[in-house]
Amino acid sequence: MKRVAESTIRRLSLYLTALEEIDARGTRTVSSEELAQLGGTTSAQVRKDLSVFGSFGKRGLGYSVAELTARLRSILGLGRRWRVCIIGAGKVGAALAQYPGFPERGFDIVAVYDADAARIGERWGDLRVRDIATLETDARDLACDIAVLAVPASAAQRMAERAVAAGVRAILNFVPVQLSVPRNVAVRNVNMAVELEALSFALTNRG
Amino acid sequence: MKRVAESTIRRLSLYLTALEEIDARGTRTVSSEELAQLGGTTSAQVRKDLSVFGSFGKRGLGYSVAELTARLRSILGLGRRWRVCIIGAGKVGAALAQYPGFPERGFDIVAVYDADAARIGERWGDLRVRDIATLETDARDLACDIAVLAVPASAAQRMAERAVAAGVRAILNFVPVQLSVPRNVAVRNVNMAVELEALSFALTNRG
DNA sequence: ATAACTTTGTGAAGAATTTCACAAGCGCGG
DNA sequence: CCGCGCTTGTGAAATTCTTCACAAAGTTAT
Repeated sequence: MKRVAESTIRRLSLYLTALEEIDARGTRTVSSEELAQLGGTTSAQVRKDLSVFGSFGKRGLGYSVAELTARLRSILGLGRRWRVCIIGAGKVGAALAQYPGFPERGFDIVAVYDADAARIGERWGDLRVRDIATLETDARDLACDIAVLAVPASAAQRMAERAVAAGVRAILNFVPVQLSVPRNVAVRNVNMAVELEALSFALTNRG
Repeated sequence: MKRVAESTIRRLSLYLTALEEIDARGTRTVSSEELAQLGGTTSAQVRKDLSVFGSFGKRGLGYSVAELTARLRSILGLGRRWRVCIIGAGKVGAALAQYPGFPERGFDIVAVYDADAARIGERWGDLRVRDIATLETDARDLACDIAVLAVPASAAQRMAERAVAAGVRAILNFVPVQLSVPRNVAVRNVNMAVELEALSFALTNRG
């Protein structure tokens, strides 16, 4: 399959959320135009995005909500549950560990790690904060697919490397540091400073 | 000034973070190549991004760390502090309210609102959770520039409209809903589902 | 002062993404 | 079964974004 643009994937995810919303109101069928409205884009863009993966609609009618939902879930790899570990049990790690959005969307948090002796052993719901020293040892049992990185900037690169060594193949990075990882490891950065500063720019140069 | 690409702004923010790092190690001068490495891009991209706003470097030498920092801060509108209110005092709102990254980067949280009587009045550090009913009344005194939206999906559009009515000109939206706001209001979406699903896609189609 | 290096700033080329626009397909009413 | 209205799927055009490549300008060593 030809390379799929990052932006296309992000939009597919938005369409999926929109479809759940549409399904909840009992609608059975949806047009690219409606999907575009809910996803914040244009109908041509919706059709183009979907066309990368095949042709799922009926001309004159639109898309079957149930079928398109199933197709998108399959494309995005959501037909299974993913195993996630959180590295860093500070404020951000704690908020993420409790966030119901993870399990709701198929991402199960199976472990939380920290280096701080004061935090190791703490009970978080049905999780217990583990010693980061056991990361590699645990790896076989836990088989984490994804690591969420929420540690101090100075430790980020080192922890990313250890996570990769422990078998993780994707990293959701909350630390404002550019990680360097093998090409077969996927990284997504969530950087609050970037978002805030983009708003600051917008306010300064328009508002 | 000609329209500046969103992606350029996001990179400028990354360069700024990189510059702070460089400054902390006592380096006085930096080349586009070094900045590119720390920002996860190429030297040509760095130079192109900066050239949109002028020419700040010295050929043969690079950029003065101090001067480029000052220029970027000025471009991004960080020469002042911004007033932020959080709408929605749930888990996400709570985590954001405590996040030291906000004040560190010039964004002061001046109010937190909720609709739930059980939460109204709670003390959060030196903040008190306010009744959302007072949002518009408070507006004059508080003069919030930015609203952080962290409410249930069903309330998001309504709360965004009320925030705008209360004078907010930018919204950082954590709710997975496409907000519809006047064109002069800036919106940035942070959507965890999109990030997770992008990783899921990457794991499914490469890994 | 000159030569050898280094690094910027920027047009131009190239690549990627989005938008346009319309033929083709499908359902419905008569 | 025919015609009308609606909506998809998709080449082609337009636009936007990134990379290339190099002249110009500054630094350093001698």
